[in-house]
Amino acid sequence: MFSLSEENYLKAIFHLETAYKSGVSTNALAEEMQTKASSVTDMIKRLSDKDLVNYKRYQGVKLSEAGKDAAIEVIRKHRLWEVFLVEKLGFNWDEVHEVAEQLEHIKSEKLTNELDKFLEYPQRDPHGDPIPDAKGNFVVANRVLLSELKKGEIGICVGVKDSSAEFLQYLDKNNISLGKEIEIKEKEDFDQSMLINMDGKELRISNQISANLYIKTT
Amino acid sequence: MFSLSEENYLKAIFHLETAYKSGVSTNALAEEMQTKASSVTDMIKRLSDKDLVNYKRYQGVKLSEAGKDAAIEVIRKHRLWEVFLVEKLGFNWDEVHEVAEQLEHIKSEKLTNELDKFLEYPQRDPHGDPIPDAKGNFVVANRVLLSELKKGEIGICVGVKDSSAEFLQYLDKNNISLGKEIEIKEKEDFDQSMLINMDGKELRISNQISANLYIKTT
DNA sequence: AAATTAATTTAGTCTAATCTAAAAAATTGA
DNA sequence: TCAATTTTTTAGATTAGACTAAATTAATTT
Repeated sequence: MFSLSEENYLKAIFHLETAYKSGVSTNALAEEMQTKASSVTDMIKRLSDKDLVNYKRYQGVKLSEAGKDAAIEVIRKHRLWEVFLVEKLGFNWDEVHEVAEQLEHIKSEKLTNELDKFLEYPQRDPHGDPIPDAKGNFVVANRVLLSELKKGEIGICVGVKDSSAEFLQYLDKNNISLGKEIEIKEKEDFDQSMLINMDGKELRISNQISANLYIKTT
Repeated sequence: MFSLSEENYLKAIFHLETAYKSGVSTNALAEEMQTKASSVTDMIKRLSDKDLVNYKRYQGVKLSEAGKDAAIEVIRKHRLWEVFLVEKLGFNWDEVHEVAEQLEHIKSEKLTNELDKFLEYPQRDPHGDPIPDAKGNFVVANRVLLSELKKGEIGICVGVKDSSAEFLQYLDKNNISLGKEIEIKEKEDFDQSMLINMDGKELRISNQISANLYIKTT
């Protein structure tokens, strides 16, 4: 069994590995964990002793198979609890993160699997991220950032990259939610801002917004 | 906010206070917490510094008002989660304790209150213990131990004193559950064992059993 | 290739929570 | 009452996880 802190490091490494394929640097991990590089070095040693990561001094870390399994299990729990909070308890999608950060560490295989069943085996969490199944398998997202699309293209909003309360509240305020169809009417060369059409209405959004919205092109 | 360990001590003191009205001794607390008396002394000092308990050397501890509020909040969460596990996820009453011990420490007032609403404000947990409401109020149990009853008396099973898996499994095996009517047909002077009638069938139970079953006399 | 800068690790300290062993206070009983 | 016993507290050590400051290694520039 792993400590709360170990689980959080494993999760962070898992998330960073998609961006840093060749290994996650100490500094990147310190930034992600909101801590100091020296603390990261300490923890990496602990994780390495437990064979959860592969580590050579000055080389960055990668998850071992055991480490990846553990990280995916935590992520599975996090996302299932988010679904529970929204679907069953009426939380808004901007309120679930902190609570799910706590619930993801509850240790009970039966609880996780019964919760999964109770929620009818959801495929995605409220932010559009895929939920691993009991074996750790999950669908790989077939999606692009809205900022990648060109004028004239059309797609459906399927997820958010930034799931901070601030960003989600901006989306709520502008009636942008998962499932909405978006058409790019114009795209500004200078600052990448876009004029989009959604629900028959036009809306201008900055690159900071479009670079955090995942789209599935139709 | 309190640490996991502090919350567990507060809960233990709360439970022991019903038995030790004049103050909970260091040894009793050490026994309940499965730890050493010296560890208890350390923690009592910490809790005392935070004004959660009243403590004088060699005198035992009592919860302050703040300490009592904190303990009741933890107990409220524990019991609500037990109801959730049984009612919504199909756990048996002998499987919920360890998981609820973890869930009771999740910090989110909104979560607790929405869970309470989702469960339709249950009054009692699966073991028959009362659930405090959001203000910390709960019904005081109007019940006696089955072992207190005399030959010829009749009552309804409303709770268990021991909620260990072993005891609950014994009850399951003998079809004893909350709500069942029990009549005392005979009571042995020598060992306090009883012959009871339940569901029209007779069953002989030892004092160890009857001293852990709460009954409401009709 | 040497010098500078940036990234990473080491060394040593700190805190919460625990432990063992020993000391001190309180209680009991002859 | 005072010696023996029990209970409680103190003293000192340990562990996980974090920190600061200093040292070391790697990377980048000139």
